[in-house]
Amino acid sequence: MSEGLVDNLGSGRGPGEEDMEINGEVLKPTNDLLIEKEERTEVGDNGMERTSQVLSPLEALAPSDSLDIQDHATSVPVMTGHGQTEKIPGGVAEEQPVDWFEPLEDDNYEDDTQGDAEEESVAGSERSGSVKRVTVEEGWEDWPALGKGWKRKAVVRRSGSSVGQSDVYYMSPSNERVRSRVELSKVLADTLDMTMFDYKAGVFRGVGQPKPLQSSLKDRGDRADSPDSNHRLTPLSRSSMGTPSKDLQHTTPPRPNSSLAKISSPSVAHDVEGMKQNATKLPLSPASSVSVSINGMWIPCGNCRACLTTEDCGSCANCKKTLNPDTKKLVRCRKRKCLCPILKNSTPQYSDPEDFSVNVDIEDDDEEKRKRRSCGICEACNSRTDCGTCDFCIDKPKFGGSNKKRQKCRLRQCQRQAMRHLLPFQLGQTDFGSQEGWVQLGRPRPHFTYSRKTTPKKRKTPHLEVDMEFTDDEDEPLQEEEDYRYMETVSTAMWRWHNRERQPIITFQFQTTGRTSGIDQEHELLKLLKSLHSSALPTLWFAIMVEGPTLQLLQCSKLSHMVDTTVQIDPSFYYQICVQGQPLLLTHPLYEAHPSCLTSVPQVANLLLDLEKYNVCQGVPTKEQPFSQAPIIIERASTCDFLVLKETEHCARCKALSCSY
DNA sequence: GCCAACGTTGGC
DNA sequence: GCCAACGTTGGC
Repeated sequence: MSEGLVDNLGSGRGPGEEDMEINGEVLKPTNDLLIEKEERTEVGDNGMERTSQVLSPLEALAPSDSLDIQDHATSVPVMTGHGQTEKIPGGVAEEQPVDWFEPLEDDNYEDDTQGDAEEESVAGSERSGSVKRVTVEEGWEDWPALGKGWKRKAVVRRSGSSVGQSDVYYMSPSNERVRSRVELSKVLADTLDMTMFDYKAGVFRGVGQPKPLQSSLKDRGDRADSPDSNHRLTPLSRSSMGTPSKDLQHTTPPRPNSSLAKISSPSVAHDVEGMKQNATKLPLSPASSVSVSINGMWIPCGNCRACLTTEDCGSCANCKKTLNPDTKKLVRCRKRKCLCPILKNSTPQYSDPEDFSVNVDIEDDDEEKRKRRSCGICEACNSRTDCGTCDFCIDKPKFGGSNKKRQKCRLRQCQRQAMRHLLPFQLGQTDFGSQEGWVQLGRPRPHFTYSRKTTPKKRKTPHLEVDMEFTDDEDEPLQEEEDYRYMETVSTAMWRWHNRERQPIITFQFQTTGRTSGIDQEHELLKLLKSLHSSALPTLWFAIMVEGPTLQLLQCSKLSHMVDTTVQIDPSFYYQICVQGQPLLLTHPLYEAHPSCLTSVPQVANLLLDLEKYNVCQGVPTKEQPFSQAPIIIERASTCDFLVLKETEHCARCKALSCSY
């Protein structure tokens, strides 16, 4: 704070003080001209201690759309309309006229801590000069600066390493959420020139329009926030205000009763960080607890018996939870949980309303958290390239998506740690094949999957399925769950295979459950693989070794009808034909026409040649409802042959099913 | 129980 | 400042 200003503070503008005239412009004593600022505590003439806020010159230039007084503390403008400081009487609050304190009508002044506790939502804690109209829900404010129907919300991060940081979101009239300037520019590209738009403050940095003082003052503040703000300050104003400080650069306009404004201040941000760091030093003192009172949180009152208890009981569930090394989350002893906590405007999304202790999740080991998400070892974790084709990629803005799913590319989901429904369909899509010739069982599957009517239980035993349906809808998770289960099995087998020196016995679990094979069988299987590689197989059929171990034959040509068909030979040389991931029924003529074991290249080649004579049964569409917009559902008979000779489209069973419609 | 939606936070 | 994406929530 400049010396000059400090000097000015003493002069004290008293009640009824005349309007200021600065460079011919009259400053009305309205809160529009007031700027929340540094707090001061002084002893008044009556001996009463009073808290006030004074404005620093630099801060007067700080971006502020509101330029409102905070609480009922007093602030005074000190800038002239041309950036010059002025000796201003009345720098200290002292029973100002009511019109200086317009917001006092809904006076919620308390001490600083209590004030925080009852402040309005952080969301929407900034505003333009227009009348604020906070929507009832979710803290969205109407934001006419962007046009009719636009809304804006500012949210302060409640936890994590970036606690206290604020994020600003906008919502278009069509409820399209915008998270960044880039997104906003895209949305408004055709309607507004966003080059001068201050995203964070939500205002256009317009120039050249004649404005009343308070507008020009406001604009000066706005400009101070812009990247080139410094050179816009007149030398006089800069010299009279001292060296520009970071205050000049803060991007969040203060506003009345704004916890955001408080959190944005270095001291309070420090408090928030300190709270996180010191959370283990429970109990929080009343002062410390309120210093981090962020909107929408349960906070301890600081005064009740529980709050005043300083030692953990050591025996309650929470104490035990804290002691449990597997439970990293720090929670307060139940006997020290506030008996009368203060609920702020809204409950934070992730807070536990039962847990008044900290309200900021304390993961004392972020590394642990990361490990839960990714092993960091698998190919998927180390992949940096999005496939651009999976549903999660397609959702991404960079691929033209609407950013609704916001998930990592499926091929980059950790093989071990990711949530099941996020896992890639198959191991091989993560390029496991690049290592030691290993690839996945099967191949990337077509997009249609089984409908919800097919329960996981049924799918476990596909041969026994009844009423199995086949659709082209997007029901991936069920299929993925099956894939996951299967993957767990093959992953284990794969590990054993890689460690076969120590784990000579491999149990192969698949359709031929129960059969075991020793190292000799595996060796024989590898010999067959080598033979197949050195032989001419039917066009574009290729043999690979996959987890199990299993020798898998697949058709590499997408033009072939057998593109979704594989032959899997286990170490005992029994084989299984799979179509789109589903095992062919053992009653299929193909099995009858070939030996039960494929032990030689000719046997394999013959089977593949035979396979090329087949098509995949197309299934039958369910009966369409007239004028229905619903997608057409393709069904298959429960005993569908899957593979039908090329001259036919449907197997007999599916054809019979179609006749029933 | 599943999953779309999205609030939120980490990282660059 | 912006994007990526984790993990919760609420609708179904």
